[in-house]
Amino acid sequence: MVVRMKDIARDLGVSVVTVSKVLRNHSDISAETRERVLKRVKELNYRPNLAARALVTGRTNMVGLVVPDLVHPFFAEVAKGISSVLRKRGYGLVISSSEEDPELERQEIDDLLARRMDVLILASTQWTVETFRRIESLRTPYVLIDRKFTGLASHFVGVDDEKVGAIATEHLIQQGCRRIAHIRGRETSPAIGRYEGYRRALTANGLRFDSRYVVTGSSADDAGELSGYRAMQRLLELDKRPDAVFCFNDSIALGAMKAIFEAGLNVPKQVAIVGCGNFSYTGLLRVPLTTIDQQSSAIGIQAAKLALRAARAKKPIRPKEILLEPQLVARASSQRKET
Amino acid sequence: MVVRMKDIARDLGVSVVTVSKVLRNHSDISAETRERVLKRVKELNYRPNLAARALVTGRTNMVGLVVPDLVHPFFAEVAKGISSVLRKRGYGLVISSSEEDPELERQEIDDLLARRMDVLILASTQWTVETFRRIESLRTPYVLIDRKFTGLASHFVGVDDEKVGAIATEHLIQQGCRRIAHIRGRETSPAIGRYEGYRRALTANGLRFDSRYVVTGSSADDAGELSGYRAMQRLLELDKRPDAVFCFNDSIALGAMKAIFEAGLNVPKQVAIVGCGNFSYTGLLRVPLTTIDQQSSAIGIQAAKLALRAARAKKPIRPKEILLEPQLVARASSQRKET
DNA sequence: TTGAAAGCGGTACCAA
DNA sequence: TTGGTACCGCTTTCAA
Repeated sequence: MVVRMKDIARDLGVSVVTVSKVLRNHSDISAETRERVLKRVKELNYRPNLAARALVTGRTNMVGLVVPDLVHPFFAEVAKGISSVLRKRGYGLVISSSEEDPELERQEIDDLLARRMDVLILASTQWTVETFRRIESLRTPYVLIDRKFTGLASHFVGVDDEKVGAIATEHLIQQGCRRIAHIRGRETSPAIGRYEGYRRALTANGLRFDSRYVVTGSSADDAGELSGYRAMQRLLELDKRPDAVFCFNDSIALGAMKAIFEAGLNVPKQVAIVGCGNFSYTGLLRVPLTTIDQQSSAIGIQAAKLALRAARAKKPIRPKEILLEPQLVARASSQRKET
Repeated sequence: MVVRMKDIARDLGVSVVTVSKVLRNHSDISAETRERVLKRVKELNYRPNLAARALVTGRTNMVGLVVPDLVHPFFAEVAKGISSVLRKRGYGLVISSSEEDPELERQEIDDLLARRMDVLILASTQWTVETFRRIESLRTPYVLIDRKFTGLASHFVGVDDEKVGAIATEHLIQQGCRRIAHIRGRETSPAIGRYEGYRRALTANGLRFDSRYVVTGSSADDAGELSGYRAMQRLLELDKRPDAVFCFNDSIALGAMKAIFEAGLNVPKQVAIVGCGNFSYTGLLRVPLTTIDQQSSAIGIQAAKLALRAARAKKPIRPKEILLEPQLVARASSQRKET
């Protein structure tokens, strides 16, 4: 059956306190006693019941993660990054998926709080900050990733979205494109940031911003391809058809590319495309997709480190914002000049 | 601060036992008392401490999942399927990734056992059954997915791999292919099963099995593409070059396709390809990939249901094996006949 | 250096 | 219908 501390204590004729101290490397134990205890622990393959420990220490050594979609490559990579850090530090990871549903997300967060996670990492789909206030009132630290909220002083780890937009757009300008369209995402911070970066880059390079060249797609992954397809169709109907398009993410870019092919146009000669996310398959397409790498794995790693710092601190630590540098991954879909 | 049962009991002048009973829907509580308790619970937004409950009941209401790679679309979808079932039944999901490393996997399993998961779901990379014996000795039920082990009477949920191989091969035969090669995976049960199915289909259709047409690739995802590429190069060098290839998974198929293109050959006219996994992007390739859908989501759902049954049973339930039916997803990479 | 006692926040059992 | 008491397996405190 399951071995408990008291079994070891009884076997050795010492108290449970002694065993407990040995297991946590307390100094006030004689070398000899320590030896004996460790030997027996190994023999019986004893592992302390972490649920019991959690109850008395008030710390579960578990981190809760909520993402909108586990299958989305971005969140999957973030989760993997988090997992790699937690493993090394002896923390467990409880994952739940909100399916992009704010109400479901609230329930998941409630559940994680009831399970007394030491800290939460959230890629949130909330519209308001109410839920975060709830978390704060329970004194549970949390780290937001990917999407941030104005007016909320919280930890945040993400890519610098304005730079994402700027890099993508400037790259297209350098390739000689002049009528650059943008298929943006809905009102989340990444969508807004990338859009701002796009505008900034246009004006900084003496190009006119034209709102007809901006269409809103869906940022959800499955829907992304279809909405990118439709959005691109609309853009291609314009009087002066765009000669390039920067898409909010790679899924949208795939749909857009499909629409361009169907219109009988060439990528990149007639329409150049840049996506965002650097999903693993984007290099294998009919025309490999130029994209902006958003450092998914690094986001996970940084978020996990920050989360553990917050979890271990006696007092709440000052909100920290970590912005990672996006990276251009130039492929065929935007290469108009021989290099 | 955090609300406890005793706070509610004090406020209402009842005992904690009464509160506890109300929360678990015990029948022996007057309607009036129940009302009062529930009202206060709602007011204070009380949620029971599940760590404490776990300690006394011996059940954590958590399921542990170990997969080789979270980013792999197959395992991501399995995880999502599991998650959807657990959420409905009030269970939490602790996920860890073994990175295809058997030793790391053992540690992760140990950790999950120390955290007293009610049941484990494992896509295991172990070579021996030793670890499973350990789990059994602790009386923790577990469900294997994807990879099974001979000589181990355990629960298992996966696709019927022999059928996978047979369906893929028969499809190629129907398309008129006669020299069908196979890039197989390493010695895991899915690799062996698909290989057996491939052989069976060949002989059942009067085709000769030729071991020169079988090459072993790596089943790991990242490595998959490269190893598929190399394996295909070798196959193309054969005297009588194959006119079709069935690949262990879609990653390998991508690499193989690349090698075929580089050799200046046409897919599917000169070499037809079938993969396995139906990864989300396989329909978007230069030549959309025919593949065998291995029911990832259904595997997760079935595994979760079985796991919960096992977790709730008083006594170990008899090992159950659930084999799901693979499905052919025919796309351009194998279409040689007009239909 | 060691251990007795108290208690973490709940649940089970049984008596009132 | 209600609640006192013991206890789940561990840690903390403090006295020996």
